[in-house]
Amino acid sequence: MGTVGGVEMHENGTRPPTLKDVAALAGVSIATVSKALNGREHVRAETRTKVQDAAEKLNFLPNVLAQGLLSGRTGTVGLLTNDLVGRFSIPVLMGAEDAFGAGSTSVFLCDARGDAIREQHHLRALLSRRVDGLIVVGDRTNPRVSLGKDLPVPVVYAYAPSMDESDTSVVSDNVGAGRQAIEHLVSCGRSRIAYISGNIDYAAARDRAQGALEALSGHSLELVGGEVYYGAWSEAWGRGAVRTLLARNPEVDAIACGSDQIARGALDALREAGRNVPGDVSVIGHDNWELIAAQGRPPLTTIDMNLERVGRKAAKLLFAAIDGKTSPGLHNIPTSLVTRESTSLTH
Amino acid sequence: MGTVGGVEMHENGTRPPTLKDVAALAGVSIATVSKALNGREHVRAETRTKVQDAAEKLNFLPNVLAQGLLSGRTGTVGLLTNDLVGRFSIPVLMGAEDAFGAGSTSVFLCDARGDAIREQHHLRALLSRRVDGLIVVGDRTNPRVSLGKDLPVPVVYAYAPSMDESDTSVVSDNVGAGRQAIEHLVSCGRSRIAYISGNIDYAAARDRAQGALEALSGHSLELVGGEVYYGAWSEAWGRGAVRTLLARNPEVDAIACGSDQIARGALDALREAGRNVPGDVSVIGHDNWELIAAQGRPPLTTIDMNLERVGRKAAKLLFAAIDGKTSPGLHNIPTSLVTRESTSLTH
DNA sequence: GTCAAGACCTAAAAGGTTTTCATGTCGGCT
DNA sequence: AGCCGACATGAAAACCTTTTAGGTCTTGAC
Repeated sequence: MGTVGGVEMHENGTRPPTLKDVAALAGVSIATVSKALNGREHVRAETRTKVQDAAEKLNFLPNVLAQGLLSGRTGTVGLLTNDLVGRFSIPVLMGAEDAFGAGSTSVFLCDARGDAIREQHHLRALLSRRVDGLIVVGDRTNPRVSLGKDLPVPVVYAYAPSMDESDTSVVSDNVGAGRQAIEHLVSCGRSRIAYISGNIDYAAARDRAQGALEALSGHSLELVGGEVYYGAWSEAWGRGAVRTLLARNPEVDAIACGSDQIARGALDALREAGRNVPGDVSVIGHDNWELIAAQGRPPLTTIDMNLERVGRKAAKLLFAAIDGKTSPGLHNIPTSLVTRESTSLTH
Repeated sequence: MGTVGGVEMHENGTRPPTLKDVAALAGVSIATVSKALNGREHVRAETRTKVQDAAEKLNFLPNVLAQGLLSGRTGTVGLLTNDLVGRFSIPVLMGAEDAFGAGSTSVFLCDARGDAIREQHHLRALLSRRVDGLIVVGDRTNPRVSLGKDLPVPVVYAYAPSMDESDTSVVSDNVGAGRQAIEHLVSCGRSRIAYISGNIDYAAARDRAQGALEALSGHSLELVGGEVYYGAWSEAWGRGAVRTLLARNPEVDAIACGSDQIARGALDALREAGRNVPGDVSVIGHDNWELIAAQGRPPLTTIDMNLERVGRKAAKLLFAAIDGKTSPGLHNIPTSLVTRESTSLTH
């Protein structure tokens, strides 16, 4: 480190050590170093030790680029997301990183921000870097347009499935989640159940509601209010919808909500209307957004989408595909009930 | 794609096209193809077109690994985070991706999850991949242990500064943020101001409180309640603290909170105590956590930490360092006031 | 018809690693 | 003593791109 005009220079002359440097220090050939460090046979134990010492002293790390050039595998995967700030792509990303992290795969992260042009740009960059495969994470559960069939590497779609059913997609089972919510409310002894959901443009809203309706009819029950209340993914909508609901259908004894945020609003409106939760009314949400659900008054029972599992599954499927074994189609990850105080067994 | 036992095989025999393939198709030498595609001179226009057509037809993309092997630059940067699910590393990461995205740099994402072993593991992996530089993102603003001086590439610490002051760090100006909050409350005509913060183990809590105290003494004011109320980063703590505060110091006319979550709890407790916000009491938070702040009742005035700017700045500093110009020390990013309804000019 | 000067193109080397094959050494056996 | 085989080591090719130096061909002028 030299200092130039108050600005420190980063040492640039020093290139990282190579096999050649290690070979020179150990007094053997390059080939021997390679074999010694990679645990190959036909190296005398004494020589191996000598080489390892030299490598250690030089802080040698093999150049994975050169390895990849030779082997055709880079040990690298592209993660193309569309909503990095969003709540949903992050856990998927975590799960994927998790599954890869164990091995020797590194992840390139790219955020297209919903812009098709940017997505193409990133796609080209990733292919130039010779990634072994791609995971595409959507920002909604709505099916998204496929990247196409003519890519030189396998692709797995996570959270948002591909519209092309012959692609490999991994998603949370939203229909099952809706069923699960209703089953839980019923098992708590509730029968006069209303459903408040979010923006109807979201497949997640429709799928969850569909599952709920299936479960209700399985118990020969009908929805209080006659239909699903679609609105927005906000607390304000949850509060407003509950006020309307209480005015029209005061007999309601349970409310299933399309998201934890909506449920949170519902909890507030119920409390302010003098209804006790879970005594008078049970409330259940969706997503298990820890921060919303756990801070509710009372804490909110909800359905966890197991997004990290989605990510892990996507990573595993991608690995398999890289090894030549693809499993096209839609892979559903089951959801989990997380019980907190907003529902309780009243039997 | 062939089908084997119900499992589709990914075409593996096909290696991506190389310069050689393009050269063969265009009927020229490899060198000519390289020059033609890279806009170098000494290529006839006609030849260039011929080559470009061939490259297009083969879907040729240059192998960046081979380029990097030659140039010593990989156009690759490592992003080592410690809290992927956390609220704070993501915007930093976004800003960095933003700054890089324009150029031709790709980002390797690694999450160490606060585990030093895992961090070392990822560090080795990144260095093996010959990244040109590293950004280290913390999960708290508390200073973190340095990666050390003997790395072959420059490092920039973001959000959490390095303990070693000769490292390059970029952080939000938390002290300034605390000042800014108080200045705003004062400019709203408030003078009986209380401060409720989070866990005192967090540097962010202490720094913000310090700034607040500085600003107060600048106006010859004292804190209502006599001291900063430290507690937890939760709504519940915000509610509890406000109840205590109202009991002991009913004259309070403004509450500054260490986070939006605490402020959210404060809002609820104030409303339930019959105090009007912002009529009787002004409330201000920290972080501009959109989802908490905007959904407050009323929506919450808060201080934005400009984390994306932190990320962008970190990326720019890293670029400069890669080019040999490092700027050691702590770089403070100013924060921004975001006014919503929970404070209002009462003059 | 010859020569010089350009213009265009190609051969070859470099970058770091792995792998194959050839070379070299040594002990043991006949 | 002479040979064989086992074993350790080294030289070189391959992966893909860029760059340098040199080679070929055209063109215009004499």
